[in-house]
Order: sequence, then C-alpha cells, then structure tokens
Amino acid sequence: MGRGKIEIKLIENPTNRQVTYSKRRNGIFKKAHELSVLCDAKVSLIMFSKNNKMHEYITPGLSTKKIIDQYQKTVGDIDLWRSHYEKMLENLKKLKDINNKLRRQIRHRIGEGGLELDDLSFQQLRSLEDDMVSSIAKIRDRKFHVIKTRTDTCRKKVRSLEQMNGNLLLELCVIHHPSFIFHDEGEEESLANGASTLYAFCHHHSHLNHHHIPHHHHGGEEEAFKTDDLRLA
Amino acid sequence: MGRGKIEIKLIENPTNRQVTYSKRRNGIFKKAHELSVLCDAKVSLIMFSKNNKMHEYITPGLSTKKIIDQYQKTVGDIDLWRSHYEKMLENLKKLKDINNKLRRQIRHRIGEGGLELDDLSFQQLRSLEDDMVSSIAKIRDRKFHVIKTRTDTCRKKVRSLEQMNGNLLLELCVIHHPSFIFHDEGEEESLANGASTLYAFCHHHSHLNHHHIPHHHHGGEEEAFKTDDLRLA
DNA sequence: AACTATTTATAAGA
DNA sequence: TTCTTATAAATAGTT
Repeated sequence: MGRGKIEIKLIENPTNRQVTYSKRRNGIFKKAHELSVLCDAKVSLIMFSKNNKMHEYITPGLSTKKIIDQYQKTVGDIDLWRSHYEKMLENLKKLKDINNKLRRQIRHRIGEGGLELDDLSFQQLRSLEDDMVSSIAKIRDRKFHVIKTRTDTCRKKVRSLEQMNGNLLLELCVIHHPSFIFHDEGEEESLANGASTLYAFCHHHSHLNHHHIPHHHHGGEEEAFKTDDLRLA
Repeated sequence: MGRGKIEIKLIENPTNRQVTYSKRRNGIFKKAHELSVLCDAKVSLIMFSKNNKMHEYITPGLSTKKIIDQYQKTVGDIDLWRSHYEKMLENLKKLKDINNKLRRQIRHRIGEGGLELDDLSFQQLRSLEDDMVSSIAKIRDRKFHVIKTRTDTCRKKVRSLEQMNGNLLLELCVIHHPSFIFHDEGEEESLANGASTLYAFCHHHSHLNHHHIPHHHHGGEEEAFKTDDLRLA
C-alpha cells in the first residue's frame, strides 16, 4: 500500500526506516485501539525501536500490569518472576515464624502474667527457673564487674588528685619557708615573683581544704588525721 | 476498508464481533511482524478476546519475559510490580531487624557469657536484674500453681478410690454376715457365689490400704492419721 | 472460508 | 517532521 510495493525485509536506510517506523507504529496503534473498541478485547502492545525508544498501547481502562498478570496466569510456569515472588513470600513466612517463637520465648522468660506459662509442664517450668537463676547470676556478675571497674577508676582518680594536691601544697610551703630548701637568694626571688598569684590561689583553696595544710596542725590534730583517712578510703 | 464504512464502536452482534476479531487480529499480527522485520523493532503484542482467549505476537528471537523486563526497566517506578516488590523487601528488612532485637533481648536475659552484657550500663543491668527477679517470681508462682493443682487432683482421686474401697468392703461384710441385712436365704446364696473372687480381691487390697479400713482402728490410730496427712500435703 | 467493493494504510515525493 | 497522493493492503458485508 503505497506508491510502490515493498519487500518485507530490514530497511537499510536509517532515515527511511525511522520514517516507516513512525508511520507504521501509528497505524498499528490505531488498529489496536479499533480492535479494543470493536471487539471489547484487551490489548497490550509494547514496542522498542532500534534505538530502544519505547512506545506502548494499552486498551483504555486497563494497566499493563493487569494484562501481564493475566498473561502470567495463562502462560503459567514459564516466567521468572513468579518464582522470585514466591521465594520472597516463603522467606517472609519463615521470618514471621521465627519472630513468633522468639517472642514466645521472651514471654516465657518474662513470666507474662502467667498466661504464657500455661502451656509449660512442671518439668519445663523447673528447667526454665534453673535457666533464669543462672542467667540472673551472670547478670549480677556483670553488674558487679561494672561497678567494681567504675569504683576502681574512681579511686585511681582520687589518688592521682591527692598526689597533685600534695605536690602543690609542698610547693607552696617551699615558697613561704624558702630557708628549708633554697640558700641562693636570686633563685628565691625569681620564684617568689612568679608565685604571687599562685599564693592567692592556694590561700583561697586553703579555706576549702584547710585540713590539708600542715601549719594548721596544733590542737585539732586528731580530727585532721581522721579526715585524711577518709579521703584515702 | 470494506464494502461499507463502519463506526468504531462495540459490535453488538456476537458472531459478527467474533469474525471481525479474527480478521483484524490476523491483520494486526501481520502488521506487527512487518514492523519487526522492516524496522528491526522489538514488539510484544498480547491480546485477550471478550471470552478471554489469549493470543500473542512476539518479535522472533525474543521472549515476552525479555520484553517485559525491558519494559520494567524503562517504565521503572510507575508500575505496580516494582512497588509490590519493594514493599516486600522493606517488610523483609523490618522483620529481620525485629528478629535481631528479639534475639538481643533474649541474649541479655540469658546472660550469654557476659559478651552480650558488655553494652549495657550499670543502670540497665540493675533494671534488667529487677525484671529477671520479678519474672522468676512469676515462674515460681506458676510452678507452685502447677504442682498444687496436680496434688489436688491426685488427692481427689485417692479420696474417691478410698470411698470405692470402703463400699466394696462393706458389701463383702454383708455377704459374710448376711444376718445383718438379708433374711431371704435364696438371695444370700446367689450373692455369695458371685462374690467369691471379689473377696480375694478385697482382701489383697486391704493390706495395701489397711489404714482406711474402719475396723482396724485400735492402737496404731495415730500413725494412720499421720500418713493420711502426708498424702494430703 | 472465499469473494470483492470499498475503505484504509502507507511509500515515495515534496 | 508533515502533507500529499498514487497505490498496496485490509477488511465489511455478502455468498
């Protein structure tokens, strides 16, 4: 149908081919639509051109998915999709089962108002109790370990702070009674200059921690020692 | 194209419609094939007639599955399959997550070699321990309930058996001392014949359950009561 | 299913 | 691309 008859074989000229593709595509779509309407048929027409441009016709009121579903049903086992889908469904079911079992186990272990325990025999209850007892022992061990580690760490910190404190105090003492250690006056003076602010700092702190300062040792010596002991505990 | 022009609307006459469907179907298949060959296009044409007979054309060398796969790829997000599939994947992932959480919870409750408890803080450990203690209490309650129910049932059985035993013995007594109740000699004889084996049975059982037999009450009454008490515990 | 008058599709050209 | 048009192809109604 055209100015001349053509052979049905690949059109070599790309332009020509493209033109023919467009024209015939429209033609076939029109025919597909006419078939849909005239005969109330379901038609799915999917095409890819040589350069992979896609075009499709679908009977109005339908979706490609619906047609393909019906196709699957009709053709049956051939396709790849169904098996995929069914494997997933199976997987889903298995996971749900496992989930339920786990939940049951937990409910048993929680005791859940006695409702969940109804289906356990006396022996099962006994062994569950044993399990729980040993589990609780493990949890207590772990708890003890955590608290022990924590207190150990804390104690170490306290020790190191005490050490620092002691060192600072010692330094202060040296500044106030340089004769105990230093005999070179030049060195003494340079130290005194640099330590003036340090003195203020330490004096301030001596109010808060007055029991650490050695020259307070006179009448209340007994009490000072006691406090010291507590600090080291 | 035909003897007369036709309107594109449903052909009401079923025979006519069927004929037209056949003719046009062939026409469209031919056109689809020509397009495939002339333009090297991939064509998938699937049709269902009004009575759900299926017909399909596929470009030679291709499969419907391949075309559909390419269709999926191209159309992508629009179609329903993909979303179905992705919903399933999501579901699967969620279930796996829940699963893992449940497992972790169980492992925590079991104590699992202290490895699983590492990531719990002291406070968490404390509340876990509390939980476990209350759970174990529930389990013990349930255990107690089970054993109590069982012993109660057992006790009831024993009572009913005792009753039967007593009744049987009473009957035997009547047979051996018919003067207490019966005065008709014919009746006595028929009963005695039938009860000779029954006597042996009862005698045997009276050894096992001698403390239930009323005429044994004399010196060892105290001990008999004790045994009874134990049975009822 | 075959025929055929007619409509429709389209190849080639513009 | 789109329009035109001569001609091939498809097909509605008939047999």
